[in-house]
Amino acid sequence: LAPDTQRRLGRAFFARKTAPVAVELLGCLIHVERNGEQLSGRIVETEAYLDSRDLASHAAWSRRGRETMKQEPGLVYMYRSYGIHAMFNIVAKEPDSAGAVLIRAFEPLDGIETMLTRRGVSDPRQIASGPGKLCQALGLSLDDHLVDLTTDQSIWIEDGSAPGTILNSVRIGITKSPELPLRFFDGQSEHVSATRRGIVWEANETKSVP
DNA sequence: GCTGTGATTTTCT
DNA sequence: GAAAATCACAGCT
Repeated sequence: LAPDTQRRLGRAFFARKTAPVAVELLGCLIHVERNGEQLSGRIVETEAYLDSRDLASHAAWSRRGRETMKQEPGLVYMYRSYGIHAMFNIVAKEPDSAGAVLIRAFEPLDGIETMLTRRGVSDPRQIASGPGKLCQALGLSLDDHLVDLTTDQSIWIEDGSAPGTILNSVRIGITKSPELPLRFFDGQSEHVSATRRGIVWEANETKSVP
C-alpha cells in the first residue's frame, strides 16, 4: 500500500562499496506496487559491477552505463540485454566512484498469481530465477531508468534478514574480467538462476569481499 | 538431463 | 556492423 519508512533502504545503504552492498541486498525485499497490484519478493541473487577497471562493467565500455553508474546511489539503471530482456540494476558506490548491483533473482512473496500469469508459467521457481525473468515478473522496463529507489512511491527495497548461507561465484554471461567472484547468492534458495551451458559454478563461502 | 540456436534492439566503434 | 550482464525451446541421449 505504501513504502514502510522504517524498513525502507535509504541513500546511505547504497553509498558504500559496491560488493558489500550486493551481499547485503540478499534477504532484502523488493516491492513494486502499481495499478493496485502488490508485488514483492525476497532477493536471493545479485552481482556487483565495479568501476572502469572491471572490464565486464558497463562503466568500462558503455557511455550510458558509465554516466548512470556515477549517478546518485539508489538510482535505478535499466538496460536491454540481447535485444530482448530488461535488466534491473541499482547504483551503489562510494563518492566519486562508479558501480551498480544487478538484481538477478528473488523468491516470490506477494502477487504470485499475477507474476505466474505474466511469466506464462506455473512453477513459482520460474518467476524470477534470472534477471530478465525478474523484470518480466515485476513489469519493469526501460521506462524505470533513473527511478530513485529511496523516494519513489511504486518501487522500493526494504531491509530483511540475511540468508543463513551466502555463497559466491564468478558472474554469469560475461566474457571480460570473468575471474572476479562478484556473484552472490543464497545457498539454501530454490529460486536462484539455473546452471546453463559453459558456466563454471565454483561456489565458495563468502568470507571477505573485494 | 543436456546442448545448441535463434530472437531482437540498443549502443558503441 | 558487431556485440551484448538472457531466455525458451527443439532435438538428442
